[in-house]
Amino acid sequence: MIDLTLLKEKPEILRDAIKHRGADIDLDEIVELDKKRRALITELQDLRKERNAVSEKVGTLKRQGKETKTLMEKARSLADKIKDVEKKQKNIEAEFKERVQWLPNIPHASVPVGSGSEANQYIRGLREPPVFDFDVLPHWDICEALDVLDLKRAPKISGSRFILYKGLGALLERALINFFLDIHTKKHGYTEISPPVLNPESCLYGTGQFPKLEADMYKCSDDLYLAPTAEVPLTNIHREEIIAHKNLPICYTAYTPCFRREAGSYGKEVRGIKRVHQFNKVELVKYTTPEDGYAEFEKLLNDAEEVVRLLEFPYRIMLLCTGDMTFAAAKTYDIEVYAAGMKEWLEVASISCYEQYQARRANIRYRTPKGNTDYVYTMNGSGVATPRTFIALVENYQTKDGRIEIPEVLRPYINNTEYIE
RNA sequence: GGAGAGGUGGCCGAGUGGUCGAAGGCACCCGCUUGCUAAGCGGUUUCUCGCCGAAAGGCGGGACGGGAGUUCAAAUCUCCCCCUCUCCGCCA
Repeated sequence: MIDLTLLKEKPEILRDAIKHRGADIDLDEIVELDKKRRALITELQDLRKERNAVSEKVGTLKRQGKETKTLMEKARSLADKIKDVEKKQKNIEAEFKERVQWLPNIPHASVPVGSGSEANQYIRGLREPPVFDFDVLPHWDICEALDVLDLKRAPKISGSRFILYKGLGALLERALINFFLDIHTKKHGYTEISPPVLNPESCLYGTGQFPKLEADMYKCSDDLYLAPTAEVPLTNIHREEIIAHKNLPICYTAYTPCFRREAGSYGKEVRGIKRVHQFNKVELVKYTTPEDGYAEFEKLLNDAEEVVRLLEFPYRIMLLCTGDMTFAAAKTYDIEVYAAGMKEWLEVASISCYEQYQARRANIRYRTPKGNTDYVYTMNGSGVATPRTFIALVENYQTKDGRIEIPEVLRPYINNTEYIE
């Protein structure tokens, strides 16, 4: 949710944001609705004030045993009028809310303006993919040969685009997850959470998946949705709260499965496990003050980057342009790892700062040192997701003779295995 | 899933349909006082929305789990929903 006073005071800021993101939104209509709604609120308040005065008088007179009939009639007609205006106001308010929830966040000043990935900005890391001195294979070939993925039987259980890790493959995935969690909890100081991943619409609205991405969610009975990312439960932990200043920043990490329909993404990228409906991810979420927001955001990026660095993956960090960010984000970095076999850069982590956008939607505030309340900054990043780190590991650590070497840092998590062969 | 009890301010806890944003206590902060492993006295302290204002602030509306209703008037009465606790049932 954007700051609604902007509609009244600085609509041009919103107009630019909408344009730069390529959103199709008629801001003038929303500004008009806002005016109408404010006028109705003012009218309502005046009416209520009058009604209260009359009611109070009725009370006084009744206690004195005096006649109140005329006044009560007046009060009743006021009450009727109030109900009338209330109804109008509620309708306008609902329409306003519906429209305003589609307004995207305002991009941070450092974000390049552009419409597609070609406008994204290289920040650091490898500029050119690494070169191998033998013919590298894509992960599906290696993993089937080594019997660590069963790509044929997974669809039998759940349909296409589901993963079945097997044997050392399953253990390798578990090793990655444990490795990530250990780094973030022990080295970076995050508190580990194991949250429920069935969440109601209100949570998804809070983090900004709703209403725009509704079609990408798996909906269960009881109006619960399978979380597409642990960002949803983690960010909603402090919903409707006022957090003490001394408790900030709050840093959470969680390993959870993630569920995404991603309808319509079939076609080109079906091979292997790059794009699937269910995957595992270690997520990082922070709540901070606005002052510390961007410093904490850079630290968050470093925390995510640390795991791909420790795994010695070929990677680069990109700053997404205005048109490439999700609509709730003010600034987003992607960490991309090169997959030697697929010969492409894979997005293994997306690190986003939402500023106060999610906090307004989920009503997450903190007490300022002066004693006021203000919205916190929320931000999150993958830390990181497994199918793609699994791909990166397999494809970059494959050997000429068809084995997979296990990186040093991971060996303690996988019975000190040196090679999958 | 069945039966019962309950949800009030940062916490505990009162509250007869009108003078209750809410007694009392705790906590907190600010004064004062005494001096001593601390106490006493006084005062302050909810959130939100609208309007005016450059701001400081001012004026007003609303909020006692959430929503609907009855009434001139609802924390207080009625209905629906959610959550918590106790007992029973079921169960990895």
